[in-house]
Amino acid sequence: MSGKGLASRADGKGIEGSFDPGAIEGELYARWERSGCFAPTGNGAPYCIAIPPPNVTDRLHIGHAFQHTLMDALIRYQRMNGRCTLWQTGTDHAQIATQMVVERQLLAQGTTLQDLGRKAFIDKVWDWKHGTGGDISRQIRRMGSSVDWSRERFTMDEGFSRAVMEVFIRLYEEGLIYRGQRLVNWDPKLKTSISDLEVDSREEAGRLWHFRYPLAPGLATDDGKGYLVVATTRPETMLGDTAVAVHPDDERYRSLVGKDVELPLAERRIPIIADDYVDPAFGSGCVKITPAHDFNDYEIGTRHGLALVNIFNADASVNDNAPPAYRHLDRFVARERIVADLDAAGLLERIEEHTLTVPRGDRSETVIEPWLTDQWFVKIGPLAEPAIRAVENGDIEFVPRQYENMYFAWMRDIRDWCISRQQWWGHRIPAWYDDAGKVHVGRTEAEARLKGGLDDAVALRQDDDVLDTWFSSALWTFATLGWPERTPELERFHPTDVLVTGYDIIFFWVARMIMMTLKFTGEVPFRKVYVHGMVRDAEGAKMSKTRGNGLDPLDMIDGISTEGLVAKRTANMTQPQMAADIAARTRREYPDGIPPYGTDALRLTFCAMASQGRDLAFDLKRIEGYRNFCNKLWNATKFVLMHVDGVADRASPIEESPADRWILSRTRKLAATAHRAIAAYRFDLYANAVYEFAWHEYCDWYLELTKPVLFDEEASAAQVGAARHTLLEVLATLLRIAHPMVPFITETLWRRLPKGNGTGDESTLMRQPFPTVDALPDDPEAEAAIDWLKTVVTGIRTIRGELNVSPARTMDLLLQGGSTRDRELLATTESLLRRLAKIGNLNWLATEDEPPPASVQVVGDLKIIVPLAGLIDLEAERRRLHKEIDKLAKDLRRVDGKLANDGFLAKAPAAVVAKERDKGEALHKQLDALAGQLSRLHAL
RNA sequence: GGGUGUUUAGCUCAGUUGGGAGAGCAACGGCCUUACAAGCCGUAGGUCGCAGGUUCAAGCCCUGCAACACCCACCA
Repeated sequence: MSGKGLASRADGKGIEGSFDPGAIEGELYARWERSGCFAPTGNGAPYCIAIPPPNVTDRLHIGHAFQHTLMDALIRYQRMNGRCTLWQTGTDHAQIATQMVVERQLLAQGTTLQDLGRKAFIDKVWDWKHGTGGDISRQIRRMGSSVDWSRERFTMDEGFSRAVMEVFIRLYEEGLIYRGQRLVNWDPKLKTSISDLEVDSREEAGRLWHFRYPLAPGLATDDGKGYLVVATTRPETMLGDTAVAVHPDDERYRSLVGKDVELPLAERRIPIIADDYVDPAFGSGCVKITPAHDFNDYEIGTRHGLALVNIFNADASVNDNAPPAYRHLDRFVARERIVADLDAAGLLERIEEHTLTVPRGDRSETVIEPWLTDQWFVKIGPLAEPAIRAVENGDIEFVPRQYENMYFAWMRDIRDWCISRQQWWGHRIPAWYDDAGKVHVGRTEAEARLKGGLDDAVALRQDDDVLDTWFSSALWTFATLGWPERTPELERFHPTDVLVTGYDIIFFWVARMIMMTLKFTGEVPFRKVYVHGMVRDAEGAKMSKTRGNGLDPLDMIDGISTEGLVAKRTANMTQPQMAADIAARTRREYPDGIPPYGTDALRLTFCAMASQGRDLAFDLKRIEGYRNFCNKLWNATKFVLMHVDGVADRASPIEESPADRWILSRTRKLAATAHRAIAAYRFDLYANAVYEFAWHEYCDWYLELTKPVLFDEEASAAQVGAARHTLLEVLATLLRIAHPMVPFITETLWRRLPKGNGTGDESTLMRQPFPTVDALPDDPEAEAAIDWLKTVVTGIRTIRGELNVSPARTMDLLLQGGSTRDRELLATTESLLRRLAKIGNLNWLATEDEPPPASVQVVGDLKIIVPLAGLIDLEAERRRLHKEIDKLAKDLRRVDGKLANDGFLAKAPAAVVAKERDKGEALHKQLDALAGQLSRLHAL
């Protein structure tokens, strides 16, 4: 190393105490934000990530914290690499979720949506949004996320709304948005349609009711019965039945096809039809058909021209199409009544327990009703095709790859997207109706009139519906950058580089972004999709309010008392009966609450756990280890600053030791690993490499290796200077490499270091260059020397450990055998060896000399001999040797087995064979040495 | 019913093109050694889910099976 890395300005302030995250984080973030260093700067190649916009209703949860850590690591890394970096942030208006939140608040205040009226309600929502609704943005700051706050967007801000309207109009004009009457998923609680994706199918225990439907007079089945048996899980829908279906090949019923049954209770006559859909083996082989309330039956109804009888109101109470006895009853009340009435009429054959999949709304959790309504749809086929191609041809890559299969499977079987919602909060559909019910679409009412040739005298009424929230989120990457305007930002940062997201919204969001972005910009929205797993609790269970197993990232950062945690977990429970259990478990699991670990420790934990493509079980125990790591960095820096004071003189000559050269070469390997890991989105490997290097190479070995020099009064100024320079240079390099994961502590420590060793903006580590591999020396010779030293020192320590010799006690050391190379290596490392292993006298024994009673370790050809006199317990040493010999003998048997195998010799590559031979020889030598030693001990 | 993933030390997970099974935490033993007890030194622990196959050689490739997890799907 030359002296060039280090500077003349050493502030030499030093640091005290230990790592205290609370004392550094808040102030530091504020300083970063004020200084504007989150905004894109410079002429580097652009690098852009669009944040998955959290809902305005969200509070920062562990999933956000995880995701934001990964994004921030990527952003900070690329910023340090000199890229012109934009992390585009913002929030989503979260149509249904937000309306529910504000509606609940109104209810608590004793008023309702209807009382307020549409306009006043929307004003209320905006008020809420400007108040507590934006908390999530403030919380994101606590994670250290370096987003560009000056460009924060909202999916209902003015510009974004313009983009949404523009997209709607253009799709409508192309015929890709249409309005029509269809059977849709209807949420009777929210009284709105929802898309297929918003329906969760869950297995639930239910029943299968078998009813008798009497045949029309004069008819009978083959076996003489006057009725057909139909089975249903939903008795109430029978009021809307318009047929009974059998399989066309079913001999039992062939003669009845085309005839009628009497629909009980409704007192209607409905036909018996034949359709392939029916499975003759299931139940009686007869199926009741309710086209207005079942998706399959709707299809069958269409095929057979059946009437649709809608029997439900919007809240799923029975309507006036049903017999008077059932009108206005809730669907589940009606069910009971109908079963009872059929039973009374002798038409209930039997009831079976039955597990069925029940469709529930993902927001309301209520049972979804297929219901016939007028809705707006996106004709999705033409949009899906190019989106499939973009992934097929590699324009977009998923990491890990397997998620592409999931994407393809869904996209190739995609169905039209119902985008209208019967709600108030959201983007209102830009369509107007005249008195005749004719629809006029335009960006504004005026445009709609103009296009429809309507003058002001014609009354128009705007469509009441709003758009699915995902319709606007689909435009996120380009609308946030200014589309439909061709802004410089759009030119520069689109397509974005990578989308970091969970697999749970691949269909909701990722797929739709790809479709919409290709359609409107002709570009992909992002080149890569990094799909991360979901954060679960330590046992692998989903974190949920109901389970009371959630962990708030802010509580891990700031700490929380046991009772604070209990209060949090049991507040506002939907199932209050769980509260006692949750409180008890929380007190058991967190008897001392959660200590404040700080943001860096949390971030490092997330990085280390970000394995590919699977969920992660978040165990709080992990974070403690990474907090300790931060403290380790703190203390290492404290040590360095104690010694670099006055290093500043660049002109002084320095003389690097093998240890100095070794750690620099190892630093080069670290940089290489970091670059490679980040490029592959292997945050776990990146975190592990930094941890391993900092703790086990830099601290455990290098710092210790500098002490013999720093504390040696006879060491030359050049030697001491080299150690100081290297300590500092490697620390500065390490801080830069670690910074994207642990920004707060690295920045804090870096500020204390003497400056002048970077090429970036000296005021912040954020703008220092990320170390390049080429700037660091590759020094295999030094690595070999220190590896040798480590092996010898470890051998001696093992002897100490096994024989319980105090580390404080100085021991003598004899060496025997060994190659010329061993003698060279000893010569270069002897002073280090003496110090690290606490060696007194050190002598070579001639090969033929008989060693004294001793404990022996063998390294290659070299015997490390620690004379036993007065040190040990012979029996313990014999046991140790036996164990060692057994282990080596086992290895040797395997090697010999290979070498005795002709197939191996003939077919394995020469290098592999040679390696085995060398291994065998080494094992033989070691075994001989240990066996000799053992026999000598027995002779004592 | 179709599909994907997982199965490696007590726990959480690495293991790159097939070539001597690894880390962290937990456990055990010893240390307040001049940055750090949130620390230091050392030790122990695994028939790599099961059964076959390919290969000189399998944690890794192929086939089958099992368990678990998730995604999709119209069995009343």
